[in-house]
Amino acid sequence: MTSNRPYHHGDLRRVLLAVAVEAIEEAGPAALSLRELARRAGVSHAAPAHHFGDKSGLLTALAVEGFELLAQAMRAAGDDLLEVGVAYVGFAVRHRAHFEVMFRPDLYRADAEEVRTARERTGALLRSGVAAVSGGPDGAGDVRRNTLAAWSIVHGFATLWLAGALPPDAGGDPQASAREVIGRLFA
Amino acid sequence: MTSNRPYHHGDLRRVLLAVAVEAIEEAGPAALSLRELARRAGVSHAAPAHHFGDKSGLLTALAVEGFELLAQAMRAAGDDLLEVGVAYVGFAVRHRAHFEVMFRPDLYRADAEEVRTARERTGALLRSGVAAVSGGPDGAGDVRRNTLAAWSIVHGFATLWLAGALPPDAGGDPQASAREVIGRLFA
DNA sequence: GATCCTAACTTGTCATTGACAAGACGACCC
DNA sequence: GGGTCGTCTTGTCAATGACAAGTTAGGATC
Repeated sequence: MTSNRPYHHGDLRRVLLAVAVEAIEEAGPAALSLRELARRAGVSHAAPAHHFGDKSGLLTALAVEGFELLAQAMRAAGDDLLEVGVAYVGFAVRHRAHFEVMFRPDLYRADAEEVRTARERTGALLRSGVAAVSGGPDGAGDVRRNTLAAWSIVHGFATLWLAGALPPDAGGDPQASAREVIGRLFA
Repeated sequence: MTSNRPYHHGDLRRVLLAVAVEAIEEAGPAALSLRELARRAGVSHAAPAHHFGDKSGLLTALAVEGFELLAQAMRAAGDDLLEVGVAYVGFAVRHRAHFEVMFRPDLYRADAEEVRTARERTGALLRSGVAAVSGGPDGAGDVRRNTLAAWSIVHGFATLWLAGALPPDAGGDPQASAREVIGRLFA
């Protein structure tokens, strides 16, 4: 057990995050165990602590990564607000581990500087998307309310889908269902 | 430490649930410890297991109670769908511990019979509320989509508020903000 | 190319926890 | 007043998170 694996893993931080995503997808963030991650990565039980300090440190890193991935997914969706919303749902479905951690601030250090900037960057993206379509008369107030409405409907759909709370007829293709539902907001 | 407390607590099950709500409100469901609950209730560390089997058993009971309380709150809101939505948000805010557990199926036995019936009862209430206002032409399809949209926006708002993800200007009175946002869906 | 320096990782340990087994207690019934 | 069963306790075990102290090697400096 001692031999051919090099002492310095070289990429352990990244591997641990990847393995954490796997584990969370299998059993949820509550069941996450640092020692289990170490086992999957093939390192000693204390190795994760070196890179992340403690469990919440690891989840903090995951949350930051999540907000960055989400911003990226939203940017890739283009200028159509409807498609940005669909991309939000798509992100939640494809990166459910990240998503579940991001909006569970009791699991990590939500007040950490890196988290706040990552989250703020993503939020600004959403607001500007809403502002682009809210050409109504009373600008600012409308944008605020419309942002809240758009974010709520998209986030709610994603959350309910992940929780398995939706009736089976919405389950097949979440992105298609989401498109219908979000469209309802613009009708 | 041995004396005046009676051996049979008499109401332990209910007390444990109440104490669990307190603990979850303080530190989130992830940090919940059965032994800590026992300490707060003034009983031995194994007493909770007798009533709930294990941790997920306790959370299952909490979830069932939560779905019942939610149904009750929605019924009390009357026939106006907007007010039902506001009541949904109000429930989430006032019973955040229940709410947070209810939609985290990895924490409890979501497939338990009691859970499924309680959840189904609540879902039916929502659907009938939506059906009452969806007087449109193609009945069933519209009701399905409108239910999903209404539930999503309300659930999303509640979830984001609980996660502390909303910008501060939405924080003051969540129910008032929710009313604005939900109104946006009917405009 | 020897030395040092520091980041990366390991071994060892402790308090806490969830789960289980076995036993003590007492309310209720006949 | 003797059983009986649900309620609660004591005792224990493996697993976990956190921390302390030691080990290894990559790379800079001379």
